[in-house]
Parts: sequence; C-alpha cells; structure tokens
Amino acid sequence: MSDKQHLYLVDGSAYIFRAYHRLPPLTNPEGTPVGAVYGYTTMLWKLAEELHKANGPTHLAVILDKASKSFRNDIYEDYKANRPPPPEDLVPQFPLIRDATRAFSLPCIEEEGLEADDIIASYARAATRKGWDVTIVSSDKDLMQLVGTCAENKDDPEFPGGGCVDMLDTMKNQRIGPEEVADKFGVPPEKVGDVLALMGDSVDNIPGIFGVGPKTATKLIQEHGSLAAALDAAPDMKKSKLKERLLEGREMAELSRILVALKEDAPLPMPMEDFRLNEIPPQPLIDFLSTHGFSSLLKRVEAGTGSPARPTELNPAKADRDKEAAPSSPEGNRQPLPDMPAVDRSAYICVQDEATLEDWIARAFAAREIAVDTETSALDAMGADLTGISLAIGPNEACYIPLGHGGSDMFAEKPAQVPLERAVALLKPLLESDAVLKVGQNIKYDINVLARHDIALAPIEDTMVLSFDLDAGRSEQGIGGGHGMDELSERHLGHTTMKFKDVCGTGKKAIPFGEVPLDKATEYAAEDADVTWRLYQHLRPRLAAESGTRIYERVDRPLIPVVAGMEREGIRVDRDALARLSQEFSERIAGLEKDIHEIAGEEFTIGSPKQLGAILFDKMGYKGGRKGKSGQYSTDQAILEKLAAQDAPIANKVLEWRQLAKLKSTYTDALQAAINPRTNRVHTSYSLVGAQTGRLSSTDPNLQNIPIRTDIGRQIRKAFVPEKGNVLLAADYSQIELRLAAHMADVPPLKEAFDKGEDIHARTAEELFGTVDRDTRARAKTINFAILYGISRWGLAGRLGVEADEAQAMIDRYFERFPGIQRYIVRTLEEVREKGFSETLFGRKTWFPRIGSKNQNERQGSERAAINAPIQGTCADIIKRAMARMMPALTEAGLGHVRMLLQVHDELVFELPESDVKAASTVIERIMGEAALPAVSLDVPLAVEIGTGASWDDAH
DNA sequence: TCGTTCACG
DNA sequence: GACGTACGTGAACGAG
Repeated sequence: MSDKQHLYLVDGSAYIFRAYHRLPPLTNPEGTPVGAVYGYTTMLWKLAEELHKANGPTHLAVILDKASKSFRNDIYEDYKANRPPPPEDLVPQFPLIRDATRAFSLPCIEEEGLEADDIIASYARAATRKGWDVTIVSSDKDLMQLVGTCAENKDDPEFPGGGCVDMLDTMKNQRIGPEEVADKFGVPPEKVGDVLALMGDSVDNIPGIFGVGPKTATKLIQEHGSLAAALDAAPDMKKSKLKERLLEGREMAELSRILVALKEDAPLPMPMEDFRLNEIPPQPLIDFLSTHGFSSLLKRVEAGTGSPARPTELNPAKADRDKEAAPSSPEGNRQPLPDMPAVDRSAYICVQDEATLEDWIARAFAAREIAVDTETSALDAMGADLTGISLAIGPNEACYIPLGHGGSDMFAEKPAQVPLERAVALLKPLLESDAVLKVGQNIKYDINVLARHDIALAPIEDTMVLSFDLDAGRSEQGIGGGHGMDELSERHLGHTTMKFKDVCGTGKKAIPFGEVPLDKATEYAAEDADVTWRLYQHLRPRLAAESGTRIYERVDRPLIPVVAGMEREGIRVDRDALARLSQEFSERIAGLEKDIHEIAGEEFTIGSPKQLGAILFDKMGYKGGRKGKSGQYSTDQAILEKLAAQDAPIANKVLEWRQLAKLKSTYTDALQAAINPRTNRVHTSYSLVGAQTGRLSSTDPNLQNIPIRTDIGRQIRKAFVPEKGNVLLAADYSQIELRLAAHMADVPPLKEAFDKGEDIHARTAEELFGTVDRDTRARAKTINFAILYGISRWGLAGRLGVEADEAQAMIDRYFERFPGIQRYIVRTLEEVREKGFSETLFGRKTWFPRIGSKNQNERQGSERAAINAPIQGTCADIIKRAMARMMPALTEAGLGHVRMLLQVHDELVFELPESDVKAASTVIERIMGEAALPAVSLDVPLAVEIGTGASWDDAH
C-alpha cells in the first residue's frame, strides 16, 4: 500500500436530511425520533470499515453547518430565505449527530459564519496542495465544483502526484469523479459554478436568471465557455426571450456566481493531520448504540467485527454549543400603523380573579369594539374544551382569562382561576351585547366553542374573512390560504407573532394549551387578541376604500354564524352500514389483488403507480409511453381504460381495485372514524377562505366529495341518513354555472333555452351541429363545460378525442353562434389585466397576480382561471346568500326546526320531519331561486331541483 | 414533502 | 424547442 494520504470529509448536515427522508421514523427507547441518526451511524460505520482498504480513508472528519446565517447573507440577504424549517421530528436529531460522531471518536468541525461547504472546500484545497487525495462524502451539487485533479500541483515536484478530489454518495454507493460531474452538468467541474449561477436554486434562493434552467444554463456555458463570456455575448444574440433575460438578469447572475462560489481559503479550525483515523475505541460506541437501541450494530461491535479507532481529541468546546437556540425568524420591517405602539407582550394581564374580570368586562363595554380569542384543548371546535379566553380592547391592552389550566398533574397545584361557569356567566352579557362588536380571526371557531357554553357570540367581525374579501388570490396558497393570523401580522403590522408550537411544542412532546404556564400562555393568547384587534383597525377601512363592503357585509360576514351552525348540526351516518361496506370492499380488494398478482406473475404494490407502471409497460409490454417530468409512466384512469380496450384483462382489475381501495380508505373507513362520540354525528369543518373563487371548502372530513357518479360509490351516500322520523332533503341548483354564463356573457339563444326550460346541451348541439343526437349532444355538453373553464383547443381535443384543428373549428363555430361568449372572454381578460382582479356580479374580487407572467404556462393558467372565476364565484355568492336567508325564512314559516346540514357548491342538504317536506320545499325553492335578488336581476331563471328520501342518495 | 390519483361541483 | 393543456377543491398513498 502506498503512503498516500486520503482525507475523507463527511458533509454531515446534508447527509442527515437525506437520511431522514429515506429511512422509516424509528424512535429510540425514550421515544426520541432517531431514524436519521441511525442512517448516519451506519454510514460512519461503513466509512470506518474502509480503513486499510485501497483508496480508503487515512484521515476523516465530519463537517457540520453551524448556523443558518453565513457570510453569504451579508452579500445577499435573501440567501436561503426559502428554506422551509426542518421537519419537527428531525430537529431533535441534530444534536444526536454530534453524539454519534463522538461515539466513533471522530472529529467534528463546525465554524460560525461558514457553511459546511466552505469548510469542506478549504480543507480539500489544503489537502490537495499537500498531495493528499480527498473524498467528499456528499452528493451536494455545489460541492461538485471541487471534483478533479488539482492541476496546479500536478507538476510540482514537492507534491508528487498532486491531490485528487472525488465525491462519494454513500446512499447510492456511487463515486463521483470528473466524468460523472461532466455527465450531470455537461461541463467540466471547474465550470459547474457558472452553470449553477445561471440556473439558480430555489431552495437556497439563489436567484440565477429567470427562465433559465439546467438545460439552457449548460448550453450557454458550453457555447460561450464561461458565465462572463455568455453574459458579454448577450447583446449580440439574435432577438429572443433568452437574450432579454440575459440582459435583464446580468446582475443577478453575477451575484449568484459569488453565492455559489465556495470559500477555499477559510482558516482551518483544526490541523488536518489531526484527522488521522485509527482504531475506534469500542466503549463510547457501545454506550451510544445501546442508548438508542441500535441493536444489530451493537452486536457487531460486541462480536469484535468493527473497531478502527481513536483519532485526536474531539472538540470538547463545541459540545456546549449543541443547544444553540434556533435563529429567530427574520423580522418583517414594515411600518407599524401610525399612532399604534409596537406590540409589547409584557403589557398583557392575566385575569385570575373575579374582580379583575369584572373590571375588564366594564372596560370592554366602554371600548365598544373588542377582539376575542378562545384557547382550547385541541384543534377541532366540536371536540375541544375551552381552556381560556383572551380579550383586547386596544393596542397592548389585552388580557388572558385562563379557565381550564392545570389538572393533568394531580400533584401540582392548579393555578388560581375564575371558575369556568362563573366566568362564562360574567362574560355572556358582554359577548352577546349588541353594543359591543366582537372581532375574531376565524371567529367561526370561537362561535362554535362558545356555543357549547350557551353563548351566542354577536355581533361579529372576522379579520380572516376581511383579508379574504380584500386580497383573495393575492398571496401564495398555504394553510389558511394566505389569510392566517401569523401571515397577516407579518404582512400588515410588520410584527412576528409567537408561534403556537413555540408555546406548546410539537409532535409527541406537544402539550395541551392548558398545561402551558400562565405567564407564557398569557403572552401567547393575549397577543392573538391584540394582533387581531390591530388587524381589524388596519383592514376594516380598506373595505370601503377598495369597494369590498358589499361582498363582506352582504354575503360573507352574515354567512359566518350560519356555517358555524351547520357545522354544529353535523349529519348522521350509519356506522354499521359503513362497516359492512368496509368489510365487503376488503374482501373484494383481496380477491382482485390475488388475480392481479397472478396475471402479472409476481407480487407487487398495486397502489404504487411506479411499480404498476413497471409491470404494465416494462414487464408485460403494453404500450403507453412515458409522461411527466418525473419520467414515470402514467397509469391513470384514462390510460388504464385504453389498455382495457386493447384487451388487457389486468387493466380492468386494477381499475376496480383502485376504485375499491379509494372508497374504503377515503370514505368507509375514514367516515366511521369521524363520528363525534358526543353527538354521534359527523361534523365537517368548512373553510370560508378555502377557494380563491369564493366557494367554501370542506375538511376533516371533506363532505363535498362524497361519491355519486358510480353505483358502488353511491352505496356510501346511502349511509348518510336522517334521525328516526325525519327525512333528508337535497336542493340543487340546476345548471347554475351555465345559466350564469348565459346571463353574464349575454347569449340570447342560451337564455331563451333556459327560459323555456329546454335541454340546454341539446340546444347547444342544435346550434353547433344542426342536429341533435346522442353524439352531438354529448359533444355539445363537453364544449359547454369547456367554455366555463377557459377553453383551449388542445384541452378540448383531448376531451373529445379529436384533432386540435377540429376542436378549434368547433370553438370557432361556438363563438360564431354565441358571440357574447367571446366578448365575455375578451372583456374579462382585459379587465383583469388592467385592474389585476376579476369580479363577480356581487362584487367579489379574485386577484390574478400572474396574469402578466412571462411564463406562458403560468400566464395561460391564470387566464383560464380568470375566465372561470367570475362564473364560479357568482355561483358561490348566490348560494351563500340563499344560506344566509334560509333559516330566518324557514322560521318565519313556522319551520324553525328544519335543520340545514350541508352545502356542496350548488346543493343544500336539510334534515326535517317528513310531514314538513311540502311546506319546507316551497320555502327552500323560493329562497334559493330568488337568492340573487334584489342586488342582481338575472335574465335567466334559477331552477331548483328538490328531492327527499331516507338517505342522501335517495334524496337525489 | 412531493407527485399521482381520484372523489366531488 | 419541448412541454402540457379545462376551472375549483381535499384526502390517501407511495416514494425519496
């Protein structure tokens, strides 16, 4: 063996992320998640075993990221700003990485202000300069810049041979040398930095050049030789998108080049000679492995099969820094509102006695406008218990009233609190007083919590709904659709709120809010009320200024208590019927599975599109082609149906298997689990801000997608039943979106057909094709829907199974027969481009910030959505208006006991005594049919179809 | 977490 | 120059 030294540099931080996603979520005997640590440990093990082997390590060190900020943030403050926080069950594993490294008696290097990549680069350079070889254990593309022979040393007699750098991906067990890098990037390693600078990196938030991806970046560097040359050549390129982008993005690319460059001259925290890898002392390793229950590795140590050992001293000073606090999130630096002091959590009061509570109630009455927030033991308003209430009456004037704190530890003393009953009795007049406005963030939740204590919270305002009515579509999608309090606070107040998880923890270690110490609970809860109060002051004036008053006051705000009531009602489901279905589906699934495996000739996971694709197209040789950027075969319904038509018996079996598996997991199993034990009914939760168009959405469980289109699926609908003596009544708007399109786009022939109660698709077929038969009617129906969704010739062609030319001809014909439709589309798009938003007949706005995007896909997607939004949104407005008026109208007719249970976009479901069906139907039909009036007078009638029965299915 | 698939309007 | 192509949702699952 030669004397050549070989330094292994392990990129520990990057490794653990990959290990986390690759390995199952193991926990150690104490319940701490250790899956990623296990992966890391086995990797070190493997590397240690390589000692003494040819090309194995003589020296080894683990390099870790110290903190999230580095010198790159000084150059570009948004560097890594897009990084999502690490998963919660990974966080506790970070310190364990150091424990594991120490258990192997290996050095662990980390340095403030430097990323692991920079430390690795600096060691690699220093080592190659001495003629050592270096292997970087990582698969990070940034590090690929370092791969290769260190040319500068090659001819230097002092360092015979020069040092080589390669990389090792231990997960794929793959060496990455210059050729592999060239394969991946199309350029040699020393030019990888130029390519990276052009393409950017969304995860690290390296800007790169917009619209330039890996392919284009590679091509540019190949052609011009370097980033600088490519940028210099831009002015002489022929006119193209790319040229514009290069000219526009020059600065960003140059900045990116600096960001992706690795720092190769950082001071080395420890001489690399100290990284010498020796036999590993067994005891620390044994201790570590047994603590975490890694028994198979433990056995191998004890059997003496693994013991390289001790390098130099560890770095004991670093151990103390393990528990470094997470870096605080970047403070939003927007101005606070004028005349409002900054949020000061120390000003909040914890109310623990009656006298103080009475004082706050008196002040709240005087304030006339207060924010209210309830804290509960869990997230589900129907199942959770009240833990406390906070009130805010002005900026920093907020209190928290604990009502259910302590109690889980029976030996600990409960904190002093006003007894729940007493507090509720004192607060009720305030919370129900017409003279005091109660503002909440998602106040529907608080309404439902308080309703269980016989408090009818009113009158109300909701900052979440306000934000939605002003800004729907403006922000990125996310939890709360961009209307969550933390986001709103950041955006409008420039204030970073305390996060629930910082107070209660997350995952297994999470504690209920009632176990949070009162000082901390007060800071958190009172801040929520304070921030809500401030947001209201900020958002409410915008309503009038931005013409949002109409939709908020006339449609959305009145709906809040109505939807809250529907959620509290819930709907009964027949548990036994669902259990029988689950059983039946299980058996049929098992049978199909057997058949499918038999036909395939092997066992595989049918639910894995990847495996299924491999079986169908690789093994069995059916034609079907690749699809999607993942390079995976598509196996969706349309493809399988094509295969079935090609006489592939396996396809039908898979289709049936899919259907049954879906129905079982999503419906028959899940719905049984969703039955509330207190009420014995299923209570969905509606989101008022869930869909950008103004529709509601339904979650936990979603009751807006219960099957209806197939017989087997309808079995599930049969399990939705009334209480004994009652029936379910379903009232549907018939063809409401087409009716609205006919009105809004002014299409006389369609309006006339609706007026006369004709079959609208038949009428369309008549207009388009001159004849009506099954085929032309079906085509006309498809086209009608295509219009509502923003048509494209390719989309229509795909649906109709014709060529794009033919589809285009039909579209042309449609526009010719119904010129109003084309005018509507043009007008709508012009308006959206000009103003940035679309509007419904009732003034609901939906913003389309990407309508002017340079990205064709993005832009056209926005255009289609913008064509659809006014129609879908107007439909949502209309049924919302009907819902808000429904119970008062029924009550006036002496039918106050009729219960409105569900909304499914164009349908309302009620439960009522059979004897009231006739009277109630009259009221329901009238309220729904007249819902647009008096604000809007439609040119088409709104037809309502009503059915009743002993189940939701029977009601259709 | 992401992509795929599929349930609904 | 290729790609993916109808609008709006939510849930489950496999894979990395």
